[in-house]
Amino acid sequence: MDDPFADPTDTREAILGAAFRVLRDHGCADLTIERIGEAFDKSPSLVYHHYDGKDELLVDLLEFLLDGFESTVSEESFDLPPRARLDAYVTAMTDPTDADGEHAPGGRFLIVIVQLRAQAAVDDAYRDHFDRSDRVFGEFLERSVRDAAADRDVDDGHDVDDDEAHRRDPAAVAATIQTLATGAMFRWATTADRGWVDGVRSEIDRYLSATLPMVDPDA
Amino acid sequence: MDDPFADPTDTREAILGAAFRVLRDHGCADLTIERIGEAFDKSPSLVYHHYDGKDELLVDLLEFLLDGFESTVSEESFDLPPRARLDAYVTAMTDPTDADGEHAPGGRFLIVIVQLRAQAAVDDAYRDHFDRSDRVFGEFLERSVRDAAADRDVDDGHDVDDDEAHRRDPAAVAATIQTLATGAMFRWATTADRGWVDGVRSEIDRYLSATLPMVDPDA
DNA sequence: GCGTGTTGAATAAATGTTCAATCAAGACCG
DNA sequence: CGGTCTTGATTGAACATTTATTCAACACGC
Repeated sequence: MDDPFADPTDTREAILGAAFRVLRDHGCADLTIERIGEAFDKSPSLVYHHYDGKDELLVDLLEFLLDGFESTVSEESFDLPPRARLDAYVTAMTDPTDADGEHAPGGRFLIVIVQLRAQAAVDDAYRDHFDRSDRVFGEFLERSVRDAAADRDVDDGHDVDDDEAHRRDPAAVAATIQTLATGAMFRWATTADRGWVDGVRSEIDRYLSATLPMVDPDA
Repeated sequence: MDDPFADPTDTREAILGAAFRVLRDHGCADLTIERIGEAFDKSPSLVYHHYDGKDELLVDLLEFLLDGFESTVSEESFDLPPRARLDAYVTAMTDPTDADGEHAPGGRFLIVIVQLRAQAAVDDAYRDHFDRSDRVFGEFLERSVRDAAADRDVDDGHDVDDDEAHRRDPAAVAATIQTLATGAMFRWATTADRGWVDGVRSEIDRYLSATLPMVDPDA
């Protein structure tokens, strides 16, 4: 979904959609109430009928987007095998254009997330949301890593390497994937070069294949 | 380097330093000429004596910071062995606090980079700079990966695994490290949680140790 | 005095915000 | 059914504040 607000149910949602498009096309510096008005062809004053001010609006937009993103990734991935869940997460963050058509987060969607997340560097209200969001995805990924490791156990029919020195912490592996994906999103949104995408994706693939068998699901 | 503008040599640099601090403490939304004036205790009008306007100022700041960052990383790393160069790069982007001991939170420097880089998502002038910057670091990392692989060759006294299927593309490995480090920087600047840092660092370490021997330096 | 750095005041435009008035649709009542 | 009342959406004008920008004047070392 290049635009998660294609058919707003609500005026409130229409306003959020307008703010989204302005942020996507012009960035936070040019985000004005007037431009939001233009963007959905209504008067700027209407915004104040639904929101107390710009701040409240933006925080609401942030909540809306993160909630949507969280439920998209976790629900859509619910019936996938764990290793495929990891791949799906990486795909969603790495090359959002060719994700499965309809409801996948379009690339420009990530631009808005990046804009808002950059604000989190200097604004506590924003940072809280991304702290929560990162925690949610981190737990999702850690669970997937454990499950994938457990699957591998069963497949191979033997236990993981019991050599203490080779054991991998599932939380560390999950955090690595999450950091990699966050970096991919950031690079994707902020540079024109796409030459690195394929290489990184295949390295992630090899990393997971090499690492998951060494993860202790019960660590 | 909490503040790369500790002792400005000329007024122009003092202005850049002021812009830097405003960006670091308030973000791009509140970046006004007046606030820049406050930040170095001079009149806002003075800015116009040195710059044509806000845009030119910010682009100049961006150039200054990226040039400085590039020369810092590459010069400081010049006499290190290649594997240590990789580690130094990762450290600089991952946990800037303990970079060179002296000053506590050097990390806030990265906040400014993140602010400016987020702008690159919607502004071509900014994007060009980060494209170049990513290219510079990418080449630096790729060279280091090749050199590290070559070192390993000599150490072990035998050639890399000749099995085509196991060969790793040095460019892909470098891009992975770069993406990981960029993600670490972004997460570091935009969330309060630091729980992931140690795990990611040790995973990077293991990844490099496992992967570098499989890189073909002449690929 | 002259050029460079610096300032404060002045201006025009942009922006956030308020508000009284209009409009459409539905609820309530005769 | 016809009229009115209510409610919420919507608007345009008005206002105060902020912001970018200009400019004439001032300071001060050479």
